[in-house]
Amino acid sequence: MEISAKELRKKLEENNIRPSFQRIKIFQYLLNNRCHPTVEMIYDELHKEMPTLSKTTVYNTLNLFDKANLVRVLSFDGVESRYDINTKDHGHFICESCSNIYDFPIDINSLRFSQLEDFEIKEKNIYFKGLCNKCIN
Amino acid sequence: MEISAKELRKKLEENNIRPSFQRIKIFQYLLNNRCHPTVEMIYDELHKEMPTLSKTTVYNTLNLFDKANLVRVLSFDGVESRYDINTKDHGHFICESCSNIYDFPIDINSLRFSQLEDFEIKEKNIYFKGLCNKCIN
DNA sequence: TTCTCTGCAAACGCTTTGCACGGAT
DNA sequence: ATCCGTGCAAAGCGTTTGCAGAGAA
Repeated sequence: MEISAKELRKKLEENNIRPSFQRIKIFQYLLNNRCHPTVEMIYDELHKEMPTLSKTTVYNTLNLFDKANLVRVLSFDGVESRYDINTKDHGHFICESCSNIYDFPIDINSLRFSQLEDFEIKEKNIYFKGLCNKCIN
Repeated sequence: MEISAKELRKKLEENNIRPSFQRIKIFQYLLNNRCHPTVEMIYDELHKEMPTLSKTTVYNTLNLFDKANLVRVLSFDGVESRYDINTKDHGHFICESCSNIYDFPIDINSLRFSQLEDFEIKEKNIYFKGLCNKCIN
């Protein structure tokens, strides 16, 4: 399951991103922690093994990954952004109680909409809000 | 088309919101400007006729309306929030070039999804990104 | 050398908070 | 007299920017 540093390096280079030590580590973190982490979470965790790591670098790297479409940025409600490595079509469910974000499969092509005939749609985002099964009681 | 202050007052009271002068004005602005305005836009416009109005009051009022489900808060990408008085189910299209937000009709029940059987879904949000028909050239 | 990356500190922009005044009940 | 709404100023918080030093090409 663990992806080697060599492979990560290759993946980054395929996206025209120079594989620095920090970038590889952040990429690896995202692949191993598919919980839509915040910058804070990434920084806190990686800071333990890389004491000189700065938040600026985390921000820089994530913005770089975003531009290269390696991650998707999730921003709900104006709270801190969360980063999602899974680029396949899926919906997000945000629990209003525990703030967890759950992925769920969607059939994006089943959605019927209109009035966008002359528009170029690049990205379709779907998110639900409510209470997750743990918080529903 | 214009809604009288009397009716606005009534609508607010129905939602357990005391109809102060500022609240009525902001409510009226939202009803007359269905362009998903920002706090800045609301403040700038109303400030002209109410020089003592403060942004704090605009924020306070919009948060109040949000809690009462009179408006929906739209927050994409961490830029400033936008406020939508239209509470019917519809999608939002955000143009990456001109930043305009377009409403479009959706058939929310046509969307197929799974894995949320035990979840309580309170809100379904759909937004697309891309280029609008004016910016596509 | 030259160009890029990193990381500290400061700035930034939107939003919230603290608090005192004034109006309504 | 008490409660609530308003609005100024300040703080808060996530994020970006400026810049200098380190490192890679």
